[in-house]
Amino acid sequence: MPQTELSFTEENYLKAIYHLSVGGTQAVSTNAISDRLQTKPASASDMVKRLARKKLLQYEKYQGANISPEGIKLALKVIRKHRLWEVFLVEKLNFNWDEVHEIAEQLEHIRSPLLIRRLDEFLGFPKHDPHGDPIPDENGSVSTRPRKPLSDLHDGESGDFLAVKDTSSSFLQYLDKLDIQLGANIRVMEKVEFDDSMKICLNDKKELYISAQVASNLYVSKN
Amino acid sequence: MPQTELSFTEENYLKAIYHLSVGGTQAVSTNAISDRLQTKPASASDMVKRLARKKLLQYEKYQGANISPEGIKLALKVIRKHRLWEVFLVEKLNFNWDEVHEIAEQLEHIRSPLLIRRLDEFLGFPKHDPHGDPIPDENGSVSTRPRKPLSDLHDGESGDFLAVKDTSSSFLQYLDKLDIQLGANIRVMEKVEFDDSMKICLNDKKELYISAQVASNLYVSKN
DNA sequence: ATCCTATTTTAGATGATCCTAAAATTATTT
DNA sequence: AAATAATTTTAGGATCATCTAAAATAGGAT
Ligand SMILES: [Mn+2]
Ligand SMILES: [Mn+2]
Ligand SMILES: [Mn+2]
Ligand SMILES: [Mn+2]
Repeated sequence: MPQTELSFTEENYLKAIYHLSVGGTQAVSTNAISDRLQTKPASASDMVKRLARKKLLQYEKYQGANISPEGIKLALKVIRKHRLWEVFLVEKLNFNWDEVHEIAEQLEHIRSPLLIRRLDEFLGFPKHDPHGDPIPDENGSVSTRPRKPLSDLHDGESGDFLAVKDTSSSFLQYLDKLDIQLGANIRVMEKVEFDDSMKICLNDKKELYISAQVASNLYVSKN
Repeated sequence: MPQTELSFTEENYLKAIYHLSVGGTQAVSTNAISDRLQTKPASASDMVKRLARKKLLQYEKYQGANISPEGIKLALKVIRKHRLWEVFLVEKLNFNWDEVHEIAEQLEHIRSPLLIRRLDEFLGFPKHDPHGDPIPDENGSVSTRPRKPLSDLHDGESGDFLAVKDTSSSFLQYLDKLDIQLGANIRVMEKVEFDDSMKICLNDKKELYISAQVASNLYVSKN
């Protein structure tokens, strides 16, 4: 029996815990959770207990939380909705990629399986959101494209710009200013030993310099 | 200074009170409110006090609530969103008119003025929702089309079907079955004295019988 | 092994929203 | 006008989500 529906807050915590889990191998600390959600550790502690009671994660005092398969399933449902709505906002309502996150944070909690199916169809079953992140399918499968930070490339190597790591408005707007768009081919012309900044070439046309920090926040395809 | 944003619950109460206000001349009772929202009178009593504190309505103990101009403005904002989303669901996502209300009840609370402006534009600035109800503009003006219940028409008179009064799924589905669609021209062929049922003609083509109850829930234009 | 510090949990409070049961008020009938 | 019925409010309590401050624990440094 699936328990009663999660509240918006529970969904937000679960999603945060999911995001903190992927990649990392150890349990997620309550501090990390409260940090991410802009709440206090005490609140995260309470919530983790609640989610554990609902079997969405394992939790032992002082040992952090481990999201369960059931928890992952629910988190991916919310993430699927978030990303589909982001596509809608950009593709259909002409929002810029730096404007959609806040609104999607709200829309991701709308409950209607049929709505999401129809939205998916309306959008042409997109595989990635405006930031290049994969959209989980109805069953919670996430397609992973092999990728690595641009900063890992060496002189002469190139890759396609697949996704951003940092999705902050300021970073996305800076990329706009530099005319660096998702899908562009990026070739490393020169990597500066001293500070890891690089000269890159976009689509074999436009050359520009970017800092190591920028480079580390751009994911490119592994060719 | 506009006070801090309303909660979903406050918005729902305010909208209910607005709907109960229009047409009626006297104050809205807490019983009527709790009835409409499927809560208890005690809860409505609490909420009415809260909304009065926020100047969204006048309220005197035992005397019911009167929504204020400020309250009306906020209620209409929510109603505008509700109806725009209903249009979106029907026009873009191919929902039937009987399926959209529940989902719009959720979507109406999404906060983003820009989103609503863009949605309005995307939909081509619709003037009415799928049930024929007018969509308030950004300033809260509601265009009213002169209309009356079909049951008020006499033999030989006709009008265009502008809106439904009852928006329940069962009524809307029944109209679908009878092939009675918004915009259709309806002519009264014969009104039965005995039970006020009538024989009508749709678009000068199809004749059928409808009960007085059905007729009283169809609004037609006053020619 | 002990101490110190950083992390984490608990205790206790608050506000929002809801409820049930009892009290107060208003409306209707005799 | 008094009695009765219906409506409405209050009292008191539950749950959720949050906080602050204090207590407990863990992990690293001496
Ligand atoms: Mn986002
Ligand atoms: Mn995204
Ligand atoms: Mn509706
Ligand atoms: Mn409607």
